[in-house]
Amino acid sequence: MSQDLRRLERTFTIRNLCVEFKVTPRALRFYEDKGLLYPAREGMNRVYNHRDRARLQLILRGKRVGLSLSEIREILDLYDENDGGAAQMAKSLKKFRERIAALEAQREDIDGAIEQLRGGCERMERQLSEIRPDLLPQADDYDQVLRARLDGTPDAAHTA
Amino acid sequence: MSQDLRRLERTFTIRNLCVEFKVTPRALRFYEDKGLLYPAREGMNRVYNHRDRARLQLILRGKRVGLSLSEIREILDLYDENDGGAAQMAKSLKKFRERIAALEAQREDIDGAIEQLRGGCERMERQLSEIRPDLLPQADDYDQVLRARLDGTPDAAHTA
DNA sequence: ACTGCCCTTTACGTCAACGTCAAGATGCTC
DNA sequence: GAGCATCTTGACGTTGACGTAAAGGGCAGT
Repeated sequence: MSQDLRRLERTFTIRNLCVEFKVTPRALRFYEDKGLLYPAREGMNRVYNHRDRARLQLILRGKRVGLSLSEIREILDLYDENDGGAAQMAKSLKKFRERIAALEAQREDIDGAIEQLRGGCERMERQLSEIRPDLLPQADDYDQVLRARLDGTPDAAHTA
Repeated sequence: MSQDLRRLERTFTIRNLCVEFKVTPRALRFYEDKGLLYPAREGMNRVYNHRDRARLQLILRGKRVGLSLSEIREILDLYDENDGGAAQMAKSLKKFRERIAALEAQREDIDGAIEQLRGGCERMERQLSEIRPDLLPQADDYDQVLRARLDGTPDAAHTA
């Protein structure tokens, strides 16, 4: 048996995935309730395989880009159903394209927001460099931001 | 009196803004309740000026990129407070930069999601072109999407 | 003066996405 | 076999962002 097959056959407990993706068990069960996941059972306990893990990744990515769980479910379902005939697939294709258009619009929004914030930053930097240059954050602070983004903070958008 | 000044002095009723930005009066009052807007009054009625309108634009953009109202309020407050001393401004600057970093991360997520969807699209297109080329959407459909995006559907992300 | 229409405030309802117990099953280990 | 950890299924609570209904003020037209 090849390594690849063994990797594909590897399974995960609910805790495994919770730790890996930093979500609570409650969240995973909730996603299952809503039909976004359907792990196997071993006795009472849930057993997640690679496919389940991949779906979870898609769920979390979808959330980060602002999709609701029902929207995410739609998309996941489309991925699944695509063996069920050509008409179904054509429908999926259309939905995919709509999603792409929506995401591209959202990207533009983000770019706009970034630009706006950058403008504010520049104004403040100019002001500060005139009146209190000592308060201007130096390279240190940038490093800190970079470090935060690189290790352990994949989802900095939710300060809640 | 110049045209510019007159434009700046122009005011808006609640309905004006609701129609223009496709939100409900309830939403505007809610934002006011939460301290994101504070329009003038004329008798009982709210009167919005250009500054209020600009703030509303920022609010809606913030929402589209996934910020909560309280986060948006923080940012708006920072824009306002920046006369209150250099220390305050340095703090704002830091927050702005954090926001920018978060938005850039989100942008990467979106790019990833778009790529993923594009991949799915291509697979489906290949499949369809083999088995049912007649079902492949043509230029027509693209036009429809474009039209939808151009007039009257600035916010296609919220199918809710 | 009466009818509409739009404005106002107050207050309760709702929906999504979980959090938070509660109560019980299963399995390890000392 | 008693304790402990971890799993399970309910079921109710919570937060954010409004929706919606109730009760009334103000003004235009007839």
